[in-house]
Amino acid sequence: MKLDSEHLEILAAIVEQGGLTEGAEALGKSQPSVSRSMALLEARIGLPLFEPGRRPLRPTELGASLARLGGRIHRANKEASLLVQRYRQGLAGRLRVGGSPIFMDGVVASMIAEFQSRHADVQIDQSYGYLDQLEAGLRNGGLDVAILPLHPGQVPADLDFTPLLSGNNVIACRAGHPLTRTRGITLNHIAPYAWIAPPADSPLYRDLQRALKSIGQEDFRVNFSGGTLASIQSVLTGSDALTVLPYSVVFLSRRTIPLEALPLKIDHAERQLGILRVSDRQLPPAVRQLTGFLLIECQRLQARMDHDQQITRRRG
Amino acid sequence: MKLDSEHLEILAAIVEQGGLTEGAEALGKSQPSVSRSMALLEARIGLPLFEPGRRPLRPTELGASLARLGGRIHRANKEASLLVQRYRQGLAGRLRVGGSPIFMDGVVASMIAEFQSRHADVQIDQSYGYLDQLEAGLRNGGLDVAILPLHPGQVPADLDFTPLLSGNNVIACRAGHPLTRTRGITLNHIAPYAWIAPPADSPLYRDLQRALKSIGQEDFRVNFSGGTLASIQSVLTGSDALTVLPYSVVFLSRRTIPLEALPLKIDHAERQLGILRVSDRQLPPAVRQLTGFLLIECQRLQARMDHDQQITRRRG
DNA sequence: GCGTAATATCACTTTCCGCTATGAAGCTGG
DNA sequence: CCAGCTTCATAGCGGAAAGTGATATTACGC
Repeated sequence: MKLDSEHLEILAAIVEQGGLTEGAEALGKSQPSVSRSMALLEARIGLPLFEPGRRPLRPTELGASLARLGGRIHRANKEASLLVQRYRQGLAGRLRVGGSPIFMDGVVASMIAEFQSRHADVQIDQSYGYLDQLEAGLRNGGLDVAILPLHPGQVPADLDFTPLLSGNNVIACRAGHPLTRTRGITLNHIAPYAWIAPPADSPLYRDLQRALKSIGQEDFRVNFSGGTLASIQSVLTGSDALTVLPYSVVFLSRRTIPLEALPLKIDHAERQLGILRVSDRQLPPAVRQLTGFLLIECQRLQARMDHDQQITRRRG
Repeated sequence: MKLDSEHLEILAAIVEQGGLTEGAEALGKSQPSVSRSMALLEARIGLPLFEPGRRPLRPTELGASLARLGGRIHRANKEASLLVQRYRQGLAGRLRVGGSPIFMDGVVASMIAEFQSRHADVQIDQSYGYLDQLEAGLRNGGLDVAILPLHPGQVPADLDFTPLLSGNNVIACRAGHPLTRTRGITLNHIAPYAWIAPPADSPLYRDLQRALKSIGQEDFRVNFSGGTLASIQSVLTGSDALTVLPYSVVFLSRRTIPLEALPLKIDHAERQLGILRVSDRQLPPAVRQLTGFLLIECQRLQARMDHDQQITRRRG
């Protein structure tokens, strides 16, 4: 025999409110409705839930016990409603973000931290990877969104790409590096310095090759490679080595780490840093919240960078 | 917004069983039924519960969370069903028994102990009182049943009385009391001994007066009064005092306490020890179980007492 | 691609929930 | 002890939704 959970919830309300009429009011229903519900429940279990012939309706022992269980059901149900509400508003849930390591560490991580401070119940699972892995993750449902630099032509048909920031790379070095005091930097100035290389399978590594080729330096010396952004930053600030990084990463790093970008134009693919997601899948609200948040933050960041570059240009 | 608890339970079953069809089977419903229930639930919360376009139906994060709550609801509901079942069989519940002190302590308590060892989940609230209080308790719902000695003519119209034992009283003394070795006891033999009196408002006290009057002893010396059965037993065994007790109480006490009944016929009201209850109120199953149990136990006790008395008579 | 198994949809009946109106039954104060 | 009030039960009715079998659709494995 299966009891109707709704009936038990109504019973709980009646017992708690101390009367059928009050219970009905608390539930937002009419008195006859709850009366009949209780009659049905009593008929099903075949035992009285209330002492017969008593005006301030008093539950029997069984009625009281069932009311307690009804209360438990009610609380669970209410919690479910709340969960849905919070989930709707993007205040709860789990979301899985994948992205290219440097950009995630250098730009996105701090934004995610800010996002999480406002959405405490959102659990974020972050992972690293490049285009192929991220694409696969998106397709098999392992990822909700991916954040990476991408050329508009590279976007697969079934995926959607929302640009966040221009993806131009710069040659970065420690603040106070001899080259920062050099006017009109050329290949000859750069040649003596060793390079820090991003992971060999990363687009950034290819960018590095490309960039150096574009300024005429075909072969170059790598004295550190394979590290994450944190390692690269450490090596960079502790030596006179150079590396290639997205300008946005250098820009944000400067808040805490003494880095600078060399005013040397390098050729780079017309990529943009942005968010990749499956086109037709509707994203959970928490994910939409995050992407919206990142969009705004990146717009502000872009504005600050543009502003900064104007000043630099004027100065330089 | 209020979610349907039933829907959440269905969701839990589907997630647990790993499929809509299996879930439906586990719930004993048809597949289209649960399919539509889930469609309704999804429509109400406006968010997907399952990853779209996946064959081994996989819940979304929200779906999984709601399924957990659905499981909680299901467990509470199942517990309610079980409670009703046990309650039906008299294996659960609370019952309130009131009774006259001596009889409750001397006869009923041990039977209740036996009953409770078989019905562990039945909570028994015992209280003491005489006819007036017990009647009131029965009428205002504070008591389920009362156990007391009653004359058939005393039974109120709206109450029902089920006899358990003959209520004849005897004069009791310690085993080894001088009078137990006396043949053909008369008033003269008894006269020197002091009496232990039951509480002054108890029927037993009136019985004592009546009994002594019946054997010709109008005035008597009381050297202990007001105690419960346990006290009376202590005083009785530690002195040569006499008292009046129901024979059944003496009979059962003898198992552990050296008491004897004097073979002296005393006049006593034609009362019977029995169970009093409200006629038209249907009793909770646990109460019916207890009364049935007491009935059987008392029949056995009565048989043993009758047997014993025959032997005593033959011997005496 | 095709077959298979799982899920969604359809058409229809039954159950039950919601309401208003109204009747019956306790409790209360004179 | 009766009148009046409050509280609960019942009746009748419309609509939402759950139940069913039959059937279309879709994803997955080969």
